[in-house]
Amino acid sequence: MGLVAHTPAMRLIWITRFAFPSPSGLNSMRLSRYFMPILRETPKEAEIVSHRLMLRAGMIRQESAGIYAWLPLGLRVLNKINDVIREEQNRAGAIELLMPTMQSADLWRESGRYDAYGKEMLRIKDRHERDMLFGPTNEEMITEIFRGYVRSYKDLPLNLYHIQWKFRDEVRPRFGVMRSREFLMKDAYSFDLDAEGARHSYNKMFTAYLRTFARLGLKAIPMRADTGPIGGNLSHEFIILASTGESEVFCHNDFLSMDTPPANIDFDDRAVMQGVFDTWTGKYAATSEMHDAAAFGALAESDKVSARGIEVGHIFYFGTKYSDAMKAVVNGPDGKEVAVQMGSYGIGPSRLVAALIEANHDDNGVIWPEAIAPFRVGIANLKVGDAATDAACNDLYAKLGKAGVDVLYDDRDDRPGAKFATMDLIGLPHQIIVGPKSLAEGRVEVKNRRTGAREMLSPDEALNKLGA
RNA sequence: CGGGGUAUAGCGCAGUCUGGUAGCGCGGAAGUUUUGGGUACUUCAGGUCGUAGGUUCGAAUCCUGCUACCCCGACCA
Repeated sequence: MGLVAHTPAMRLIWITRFAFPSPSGLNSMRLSRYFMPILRETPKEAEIVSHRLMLRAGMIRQESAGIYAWLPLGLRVLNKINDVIREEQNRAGAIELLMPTMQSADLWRESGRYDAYGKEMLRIKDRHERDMLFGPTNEEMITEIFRGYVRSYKDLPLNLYHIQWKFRDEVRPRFGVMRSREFLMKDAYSFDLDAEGARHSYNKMFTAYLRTFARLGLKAIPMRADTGPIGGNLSHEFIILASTGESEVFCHNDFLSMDTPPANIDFDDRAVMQGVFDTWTGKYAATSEMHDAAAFGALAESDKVSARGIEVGHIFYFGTKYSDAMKAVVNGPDGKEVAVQMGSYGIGPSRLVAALIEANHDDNGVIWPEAIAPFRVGIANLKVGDAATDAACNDLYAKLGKAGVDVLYDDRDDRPGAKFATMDLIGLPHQIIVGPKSLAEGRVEVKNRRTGAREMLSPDEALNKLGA
């Protein structure tokens, strides 16, 4: 592709893009022009509520077992989750890059995991009969990148992450994107000179994870975990409590009321980070694999929480497991080569979409937390074609959009009941209901999806209330 | 990977036992009606019945192989 002259039109595109307040460039939409294939009936294969609602709301479409297309509404949520994750990763000092999905088998032969990983790894041959694979994780590749450039301890600490599709050929994918074969993962990898530094890196990610899940409106509890095929000796899973969770968890009641570390916490202060870690690991919390019935039994009855949970994040400190095998070494201050200390830190954004629905729904549909709603506001025009309601809705739509509020305007020529049902199903936090009767009295109805609270306001008051 | 099941219109299903050339509800299109919680009616469009082969005058239906998908269990972000 050759060079392209910068026309005035192109400049406008850039200005517009940077002018948008949302990092993903999301914006408003008219439902009549959108692609949101909602289903009135529940598809039979969907067993759990999040899967049912994602299919009904037109967020995903299954293409193969455990492989999903993300339709526009679902993609918006996924992108908003990614935005929150990015902000918190960046805040904690991690740096984003992007590695490919396809990897060479040779890399995995170096670490010894090509044979060890088993049938979950999708193995492919290219046209030259070279062994390739679709990455189930990226420890090998990031280590290869690291060793290609970093030679000195002065370049440490370093934490690199990406948000990329993974493939794990699960024996039995199920529950929609909760356990799919292809899934999106944010995976970060830390490199440090020594164990103390690595411990600090671990604590920083630990803190970033607490903040990330809290911002998504989730109460995530860190629990000591098995390290599995990643290896290592220190590992925590972040579990949110949900009745449809796949694993059984046990924890102290205090976790439900602990304060999330603030945004301005000093990530560079080792003592502060260790303090966060100590606070959040000081009480009993374990999944069933790591459960110590005696220790749990020693708690007061009122402190015991026994529930089901969904794993939404998993962090590992594994020392020199990969740096030894793959010779990722730096020169230390003493001039001697040492293998770097590593950790890896994963969050599954695609699973989080489902987990968020599990934690936020009612009989009528999804109830999105503000931070990740596909649109923050929905406008329902109850009588399309009526001059007054059309004008009022157009005005609300334009002004909210201008103020940077993501709006979905239901301008379809449809029954009011259908619009109410649609709005509730897709779960936008705020609904502005514009009907001819109340509009004749200068009022629109503003409904809060979560509380169900309804207010009759003037259009200006409604705009003001919703941040425009 | 063990066990069980399903495959017929975009979705949910009937028809298969007993072979005769495919039907219902929802959804879609056109229209009338209705207008604050999925309105009612009329008309229309849409299916080589998962796939390959076999039996038969004739196969969605009977037989054989294959594939895909789902569910239960053991494993995982």
